[in-house]
Amino acid sequence: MPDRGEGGGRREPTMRDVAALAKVSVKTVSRVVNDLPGAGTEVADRVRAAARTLGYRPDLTASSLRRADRRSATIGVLFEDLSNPFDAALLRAVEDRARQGGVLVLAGSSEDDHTLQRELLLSLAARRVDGVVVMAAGGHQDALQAERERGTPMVLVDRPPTFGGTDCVTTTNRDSSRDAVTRLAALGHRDIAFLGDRRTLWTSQERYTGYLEGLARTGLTLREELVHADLHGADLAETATAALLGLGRPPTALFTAQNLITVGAMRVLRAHGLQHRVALIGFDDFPLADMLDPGVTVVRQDVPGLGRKAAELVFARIDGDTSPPVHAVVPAALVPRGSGEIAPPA
Amino acid sequence: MPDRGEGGGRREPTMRDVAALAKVSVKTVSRVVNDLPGAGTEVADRVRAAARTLGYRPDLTASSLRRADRRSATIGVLFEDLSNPFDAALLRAVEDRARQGGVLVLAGSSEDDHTLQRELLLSLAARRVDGVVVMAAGGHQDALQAERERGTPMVLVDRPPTFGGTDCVTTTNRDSSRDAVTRLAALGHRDIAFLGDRRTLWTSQERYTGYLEGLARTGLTLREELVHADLHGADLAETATAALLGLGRPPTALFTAQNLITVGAMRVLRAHGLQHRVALIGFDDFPLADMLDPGVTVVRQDVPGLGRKAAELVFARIDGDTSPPVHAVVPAALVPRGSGEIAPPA
DNA sequence: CTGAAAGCGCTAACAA
DNA sequence: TTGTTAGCGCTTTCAG
Repeated sequence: MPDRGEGGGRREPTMRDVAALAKVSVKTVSRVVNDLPGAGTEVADRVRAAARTLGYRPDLTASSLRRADRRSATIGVLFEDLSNPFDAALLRAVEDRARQGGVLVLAGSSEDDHTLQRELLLSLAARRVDGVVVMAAGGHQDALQAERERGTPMVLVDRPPTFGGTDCVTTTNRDSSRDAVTRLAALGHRDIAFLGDRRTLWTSQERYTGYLEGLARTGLTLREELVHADLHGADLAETATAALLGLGRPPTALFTAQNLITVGAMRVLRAHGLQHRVALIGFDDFPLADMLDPGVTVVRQDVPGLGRKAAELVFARIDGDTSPPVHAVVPAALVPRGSGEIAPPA
Repeated sequence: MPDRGEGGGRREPTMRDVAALAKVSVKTVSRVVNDLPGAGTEVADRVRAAARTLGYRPDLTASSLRRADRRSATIGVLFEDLSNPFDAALLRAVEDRARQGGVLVLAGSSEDDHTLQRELLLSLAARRVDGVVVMAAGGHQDALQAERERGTPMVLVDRPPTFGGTDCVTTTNRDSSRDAVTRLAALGHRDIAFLGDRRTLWTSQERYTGYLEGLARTGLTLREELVHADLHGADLAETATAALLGLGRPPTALFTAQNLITVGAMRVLRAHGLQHRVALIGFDDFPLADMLDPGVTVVRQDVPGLGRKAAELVFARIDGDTSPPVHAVVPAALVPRGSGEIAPPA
């Protein structure tokens, strides 16, 4: 690499350069490049040749600036943490759908933090994305609402909006939780603990409500000391599980309402040698859940389904769909693997 | 949402609108918005007020089009599969570093496919990204080389370029593999199998070479029938493992050179009830590897470290660093958890 | 300290 | 079928 190393002076060739070389007007080049009608077969070839020799590549940002629709062919995706398997799978599903339309994805992690989410949203807006798919941070959604009210096509995923006029896609949090608890009760469990994530998260609330419904349906009484909420991260989940096991009348079954919590609880059960004696059902599947001993029974969300649906909705809105906002619900399914099928001690 | 639903007619306010309202020139608005010197305190306040009342937001694409540096404050990331935990963690690390500079990330999955990788690269180029971080698809790298030679700042991660003049960041594939095999040999294993990913991948080749070095160092002879390559996906890994176990003289230890392969092999060992009798060391850590029985001994890459380094390099190049290209190597570490510490049968 | 004119690369709207 | 003029929203250059 002698001389022309680090991209020093070279300038990207423009339509003008191509036009000059092909001895036509810029507009003609534009026509050929976008294969629009009015393309003289002869001239078109000349233009294409010129473009090739110069290494011309269209500038989408410039074209989008001038075009009538002003589309950037780019959408924004704002999830909590792109390194979380759930978020990653969701991103992938959205990306796949986007690619079909030649759309690229600007991705960011909001860390479940308002301020950060707002800043990222502004960053996306500054780049004039055509729409956004968002996992709303817990608490208020002022920034999301403001953005939406400016007209930005928006789909919330995993958690619904607290404001109107916006599409969203969620799973059957409440019903699946209720079914899980009902299932444990049917095995004879009467002391079923609940371990949940931050209360500010809608999904946590729903899953807790489902837990209560499950108890109510099966005639069980709520024991407050069996409920632990605000367990963000595996560490807190472990502490809570240990506390539960230390009770005078410990639970014989656990319902863990998020995948990191499930893992934390499982870890503690194993440490106490109780993994085959205390039943466990978790919300959210996770890799290798089937390889543990016992296999971990979980409520599995249809993550690709969620992502696909969210993408479809946002692209429909971008394409001008003005039908009333929808709340799509993608069903989750219980996957029995052993841990949820443990009966209580006689 | 009565009337102003779907963002129907409203136009984003521009600098001109702000200028008109504040009764100043567009240039003055530009100065205030970018807080450049020459901002009259009085006038600045008027401008800011006008901007707020109109809900003005700068258009980065327009500004970047005109500005001298032509930066889009956006980089591209092209990995194999964004839903793979390794890729996801890498993306997150790059994203974190990018955010510090107000840079956003356009992310895509290349599926380890040349054509797709080339198309995505062109898509990124059309949006005039400032640089790219790429996990090169196996085989030739023509598209990457072409892009690089146009001057696009580029860093390859996980796999090095087959062409010159380009930075890259990889891990200690060969050395760590050699150490893993050496470790198994030290326990007394003489029949150590190798299960590897696609041969076209540089990492596969390196890890295989490390395996050979390990054998050579410890005076073991290579048994060809213990080597299985081109195992892409867990299914192929399972078939290969089953085949190995069916040999007249089966291996007493396995070295699995990629995380999906490790999981597949582990699955088959369990199915045969051999997980405590056949030793196993895998390359790449994976979630819950410590919770399996036995815990899975792995070579763990420093994924955040790889991502951080890659991001640092690409931003340095974007900022004009013209020092010679570097190949940064981030060390991996062996994490003993049990499966790699199983001795051969007496 | 402020502004007018020009133009980034491209496309819309109209001619020729 | 082709070209000309204007201008997307912003920054540059240069003049007040």
